[in-house]
Amino acid sequence: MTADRVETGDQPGGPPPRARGSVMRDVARLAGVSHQTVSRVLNDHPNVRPETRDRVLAAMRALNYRRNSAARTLVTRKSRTLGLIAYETTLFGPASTLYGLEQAARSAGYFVSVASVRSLDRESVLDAVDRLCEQSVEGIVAIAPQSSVGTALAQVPTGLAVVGVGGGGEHVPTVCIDNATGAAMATRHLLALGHTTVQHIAGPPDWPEARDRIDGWREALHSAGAPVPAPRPGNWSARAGYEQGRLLAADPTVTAVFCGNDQIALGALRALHEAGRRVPDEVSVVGFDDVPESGYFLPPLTTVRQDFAELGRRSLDLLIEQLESGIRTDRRVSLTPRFVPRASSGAAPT
Amino acid sequence: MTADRVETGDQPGGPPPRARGSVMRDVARLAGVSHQTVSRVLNDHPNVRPETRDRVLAAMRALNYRRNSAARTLVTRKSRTLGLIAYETTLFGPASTLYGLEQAARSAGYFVSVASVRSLDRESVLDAVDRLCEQSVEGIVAIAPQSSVGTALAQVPTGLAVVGVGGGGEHVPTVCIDNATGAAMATRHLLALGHTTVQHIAGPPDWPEARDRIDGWREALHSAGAPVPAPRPGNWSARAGYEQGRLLAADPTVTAVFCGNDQIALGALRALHEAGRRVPDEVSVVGFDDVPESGYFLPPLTTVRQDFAELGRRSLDLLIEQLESGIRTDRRVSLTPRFVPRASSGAAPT
DNA sequence: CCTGTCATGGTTACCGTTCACACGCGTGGC
DNA sequence: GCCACGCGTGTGAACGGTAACCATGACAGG
Repeated sequence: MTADRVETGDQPGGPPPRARGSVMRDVARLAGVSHQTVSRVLNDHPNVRPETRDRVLAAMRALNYRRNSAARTLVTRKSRTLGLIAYETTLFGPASTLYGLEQAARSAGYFVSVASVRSLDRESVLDAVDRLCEQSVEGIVAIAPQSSVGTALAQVPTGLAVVGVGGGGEHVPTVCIDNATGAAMATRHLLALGHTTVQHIAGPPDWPEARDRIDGWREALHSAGAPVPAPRPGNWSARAGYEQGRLLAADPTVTAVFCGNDQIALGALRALHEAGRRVPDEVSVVGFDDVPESGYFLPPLTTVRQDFAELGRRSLDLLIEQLESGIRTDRRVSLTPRFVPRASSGAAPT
Repeated sequence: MTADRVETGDQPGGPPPRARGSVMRDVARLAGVSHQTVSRVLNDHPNVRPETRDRVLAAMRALNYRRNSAARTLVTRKSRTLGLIAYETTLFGPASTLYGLEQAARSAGYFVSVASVRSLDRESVLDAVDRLCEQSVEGIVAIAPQSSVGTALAQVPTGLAVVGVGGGGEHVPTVCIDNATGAAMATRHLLALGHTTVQHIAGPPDWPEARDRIDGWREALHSAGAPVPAPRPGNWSARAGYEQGRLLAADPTVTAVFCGNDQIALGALRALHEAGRRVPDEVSVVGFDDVPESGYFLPPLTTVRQDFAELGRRSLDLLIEQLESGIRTDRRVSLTPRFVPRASSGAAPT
């Protein structure tokens, strides 16, 4: 009955949309085999005669069969779906990571289901985890690298693989950029240009990334014997960079500023410009991230590049590693960022 | 057997992670009812005595039961999952739309599964559709507003709701920003400032958004009786803005530039700056999008704001409307953008 | 007292896969 | 000639829900 719904018309006017609702039995009937054989073909089992396989494949094509993943999930208890907890995905970094992850997941044969959270309190995160669990995801990647998330994630049902992206969790496998090293690169670059010290406008204090960058900056200053000013508190926005930048611009001893990210740097750049302090002649500015626009700031921004897409790919690797081994590691993968010199940093004024 | 896996320990050291694997039967057994009654409670059916309902709820809590959505999907043939075809999600616009959509979907009780595509050729889009179909999504939202996508989407299986976001498709319900109006706003603003005409650095020609903005710009010039120069071809990047900006900067008659988006404007700003043409004194620049950083460009960018999150929400509305009515509309929802004047535009030089 | 209706809850079939197992058949070793 | 074995294939039972249908008891109306 259902089988004759074939009619994948080659008639003009465009083929009709593929028919919903052909199932294994239909394919089996058309190919003259049992549903089990169809299943075998589908799952690349050995012990199917090539000729039979071809017949089945032809039938599948004719009926435009696609397998019902719900049924499959039900019996195998594997959904081939990954959950993604996303925070602030409108930012370039998280958005890119999401992209990298999805691409990687796709080629590994996984689907990705997202749950964005509006805030990172325990409540929201646990709620997101719940939603994902209900879809019986096999693993969860959290692009939400706040410390609080780490602890929330540790609570996730056993048998569920978890990976954090970014500075995050204590007891959760994590993949992150080596923020401290990146920050140190930027700082050393500025010191090498003759600046006696480097100011830092930091990201939000509850982001481990921000803290690690502070650490790297501080350490670089310290080991060069340079004075260590207090880091300026901020968040990831241009506005924060602007506000802190105004304060820094008013201080004539300031000649070098390392910013927690490129947006902050943009704000700082504007503040310096408004205060009449030329960049890089009077003040050098370095950012972090290397967003696509930073090469077009005024002046083009010296920064530290993170490979966000790679971050996504690696987090998938880590997840799959757990899925396959069945054990929850607490490995930490760290990616080294790359320093990108441009025009916003220069020799210290004499 | 399974029921005594309760032990959702209140013991110190943190409760053990919720137990996987309690199913309806377990709950039913514990509550002393049949699994059907549990189902009724779960689905808010009437005709369950309050006392029974409470017993069931208590049992569910005790066992930390969560229903298996695969089983549910299998029998109801409704997955409560939406598919999202995403393109260039690292850009601010698409990323924000994704966010808006996900939030809306969540509160409407839907899950969101994403399929990002690397390119928008028919092949890739159809492949993404396939992947989503396999997950038996109930509807698809395509944040991938190229013309080609529209036609590909029209091919989607019947019985599957589809919505395009952005300029896109012919025969597909669409929600978009009124790009022509936005472009006209920007253009009229510049004309009102006394500029004799307005140049336009456009987005990629295969994006309907870009075309609509060209149309709006052209129409505004035309109806004001201003000369209509050829639009400069570009893409959405700062680089394109920079390259076209250099050409424009070399032409002393150019006093006003309307850019296809804020990134382009950023590039143009830099090109003008390098050429020594002051903004806004000598040349006015207007962007489109109002990305969070544009208020911190040098100078702060006059632009046109799109409410991307609203775009996401509306596309969900449209999808749900189709899902509930069961008919595929080809309604087109158009959102009016908002003009945001800042410092990059000013009176024409005399 | 019989019947109809309503509230409540149980029975059972079914959704579309996969898995465990059985089956028939050719082949090779003894 | 018998048995074991591998190959290719079919059969039936899960998986965990929901929906349609049935059973029971209480209660009202005739």
